[in-house]
Amino acid sequence: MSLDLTEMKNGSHTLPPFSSSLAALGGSLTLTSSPPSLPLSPVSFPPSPTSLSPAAAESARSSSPVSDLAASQCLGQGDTSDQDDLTCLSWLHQRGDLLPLQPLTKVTTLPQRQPGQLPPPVAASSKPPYSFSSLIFMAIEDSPQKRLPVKDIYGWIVSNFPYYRTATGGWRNSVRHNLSLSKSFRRIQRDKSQSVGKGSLWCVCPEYRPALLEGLRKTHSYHGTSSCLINKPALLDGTSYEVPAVCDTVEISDSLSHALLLSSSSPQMHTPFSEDLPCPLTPDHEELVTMEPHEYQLHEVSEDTEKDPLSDSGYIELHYYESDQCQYLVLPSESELDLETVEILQLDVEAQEAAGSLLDLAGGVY
DNA sequence: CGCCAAGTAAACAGAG
DNA sequence: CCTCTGTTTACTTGGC
Repeated sequence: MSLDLTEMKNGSHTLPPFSSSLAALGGSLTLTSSPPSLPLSPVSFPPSPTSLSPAAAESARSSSPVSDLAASQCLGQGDTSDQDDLTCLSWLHQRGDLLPLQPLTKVTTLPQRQPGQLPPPVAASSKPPYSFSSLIFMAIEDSPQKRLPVKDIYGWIVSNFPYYRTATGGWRNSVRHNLSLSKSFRRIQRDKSQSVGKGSLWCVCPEYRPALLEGLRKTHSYHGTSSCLINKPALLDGTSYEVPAVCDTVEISDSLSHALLLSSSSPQMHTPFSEDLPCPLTPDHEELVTMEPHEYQLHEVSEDTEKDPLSDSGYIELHYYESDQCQYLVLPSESELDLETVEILQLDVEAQEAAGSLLDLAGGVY
């Protein structure tokens, strides 16, 4: 069975398939074979390689979708000397293509676009939902030494949140203001012997780290749940979208018959399997759509999309597809997941990722 | 309506 | 002297 993804701007565009398995047993969710590097965010388009920090860009170039390093670091395997902290955020490096977690662009009225006009840049230029405290926290946690000068905090934010690339300089004032005012951050004198540049280093106060993590998680959850999956007003107006003629093909396994359209950056974009949908799809919204197997040409399943072996043992297999246009989360047909469950699955994964995948171990944070 | 957190702007001083 | 850094104050906004 194949899945045609539409409106790829060029035929060589590839949609890297990712697979994530979630253990949905006993009411709790635990990441299993999938490292936190898996881009399961419903709200982010990966920044372009040029927008990544050098470390993140290198990571994006070199790391496979399943990074053993990231998995071992954040899932408590292998060397844990530097990763045994409950708030391991080192995956930020490994998953440089995931952060920043941009907010969903919530569009209730669709912008008009002239034929041939490129879709406007969305998400990337929208303001991140994170507070400055969260941004600073992420920046510091993403540093090897867990301490950064303010200049590098600026740099991290700019590298990971394109919004701030073009924003006026006031946000830097806000960052400094936040560093000074917030009890969550502590100033450390640089080692004079090897001091380069001015200013101090800033680190996270350990006692405030749980609060920062919680703030991060709340922000993430809020912006996930706020995007209703169904019954959006925009869906009720009968709007439908043409099927673009230019398609790329994504091959998926026969067991997958549902796809969650996580987001779309193009106003004209819609899922390629929308023709027989009970309701029209709306770009920039999350939708659960049903794929009709008979609608699609059969293709040999590629190696990349092989079914996760764990899926035969009670795990829920999720496949993730993304392009610069849209993101899909493809669900197994036998999973009997409803929209709410899907959303919970996503949020749970995201929350765990945002908290270093280890909140479960922190003692009933959930 | 008040409180609080967060964001923004601005002024100022000190260091490099 | 300039820029950057750090602190402080004041004001606005939005959520609860």
